Amino acid sequence: MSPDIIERKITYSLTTDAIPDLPMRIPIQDVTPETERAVVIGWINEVRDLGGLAFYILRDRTGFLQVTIVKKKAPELVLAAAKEASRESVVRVTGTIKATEKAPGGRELIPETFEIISRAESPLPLDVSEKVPSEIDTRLDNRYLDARRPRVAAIFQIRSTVTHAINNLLFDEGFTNITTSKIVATATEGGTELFPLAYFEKEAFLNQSPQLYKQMMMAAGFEKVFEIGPIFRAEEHNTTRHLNEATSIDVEVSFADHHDMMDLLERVIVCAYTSVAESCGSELEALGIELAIPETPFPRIPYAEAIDIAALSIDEDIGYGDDLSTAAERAIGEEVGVHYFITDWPTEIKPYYAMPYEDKPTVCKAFDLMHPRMELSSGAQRIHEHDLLVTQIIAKGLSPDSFSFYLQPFRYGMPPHAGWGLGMDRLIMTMLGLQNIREAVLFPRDRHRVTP
RNA sequence: GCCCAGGUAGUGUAGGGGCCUAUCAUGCAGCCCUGUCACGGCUGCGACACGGAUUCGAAUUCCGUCCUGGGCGCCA
Repeated sequence: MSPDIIERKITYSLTTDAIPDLPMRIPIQDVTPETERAVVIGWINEVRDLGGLAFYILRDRTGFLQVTIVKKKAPELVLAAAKEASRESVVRVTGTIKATEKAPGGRELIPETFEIISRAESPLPLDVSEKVPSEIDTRLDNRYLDARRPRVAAIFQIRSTVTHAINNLLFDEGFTNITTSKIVATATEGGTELFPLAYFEKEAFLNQSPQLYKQMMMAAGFEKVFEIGPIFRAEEHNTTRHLNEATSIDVEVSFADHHDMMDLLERVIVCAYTSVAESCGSELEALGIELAIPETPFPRIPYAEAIDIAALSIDEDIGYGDDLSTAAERAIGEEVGVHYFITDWPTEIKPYYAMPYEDKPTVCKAFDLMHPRMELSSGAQRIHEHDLLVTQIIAKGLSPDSFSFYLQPFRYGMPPHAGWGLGMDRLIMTMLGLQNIREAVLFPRDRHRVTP
């Protein structure tokens, strides 16, 4: 390479007239000891300057590469640029690859050009190289830096893989993907608090669940639908497993019952784990996780038995008809030790749309999917008969009037159907053993955080 | 919402009435260093959340405010 070209490479920036000259960039993982020459663009992860010899560790999303500068031999412009380059600056380095046992990955880059594309200010808001840890709050305030860490990036790569795999599975099984509105008028589905919002002259809310819309699509004859999207809950909870904005994987299927839906849920969970085990080897390694794929079928424990299991190991009184406390959930989880279902819930503690057993209406065809650490999903066969649904809404102390848009489809040919909602964030959290659900979400929304 | 813990350089921390002109690490700046991989060595830079009170004296005790983490509750 002529000195003239070296000079241009060092001085030009990424303007349009420079791009035609941009040599082909190589992802770092593709740089092997056999590579002869390489153009690499990445962030400076760290610098080790030994005096006559300096090592610049470059990082891109595919890995790390050591750039070795022998100061007596390196071009002056390389030395000048390298000296100016702060940690976490984006740089482009061109040079020859030398195979050497002494460098990480068995190869190093001897630079001929070294240019700073975007210089990082100093000090950094957090230490990307993780020599010094950062608290979750600092990390979330600076998520773009936090996510440069391979361990953090791995979580979101895995999450993306899970999304892809579940989409594929559901499409393969003949599902139709739907997108429903997150802005709704119904204030009282009962239960959770909703976020109110100003919708012109009307009152509106952020939707807590696509439940009612999924069911309406059963009336529309779509038979098998799914949606992966945000849900919003205005609860003031302050825990490591709750968010005010979560991602829900929702499905609804016509002519299916709760058993069919538990079977589907098992397939989805196994598919998620399998896809990660098969295609996220390096990410799992970065996280130090050996992923065990859950075995099916998952135990299906009737509610009445579940509270007995809980009562064995905790002090508090659990009466039939009580919801499971955190301690009870944990006690059952420890006893069972694997994913499991709690089935046959008391009708009174499940939503109005859960179908009661014909021969025993105090119990309904609802189920929860539990990971030993926490609830992941709940579902049910739904009521498809209009009058029974109205009865149940009234029994829950709700007003059928505010559900008219939802109830009307039940009068014009509603097929029997069942479905569930699965918490994506908790799925990732439990799969990877994360201690805080915020680790599984890029920009979490909790009781206090609305930015970034 | 209730309860507990906490807020000290950019980051993570030590210190809980005078030993504080505040510890250590990392970072940053300078100098030395040709095989580092948490490189090493020397020098320097940089902080007690805010307001009030108690006290001869407050980072330290008390009150209030703001902020944060966690547990529980809540989560059709």
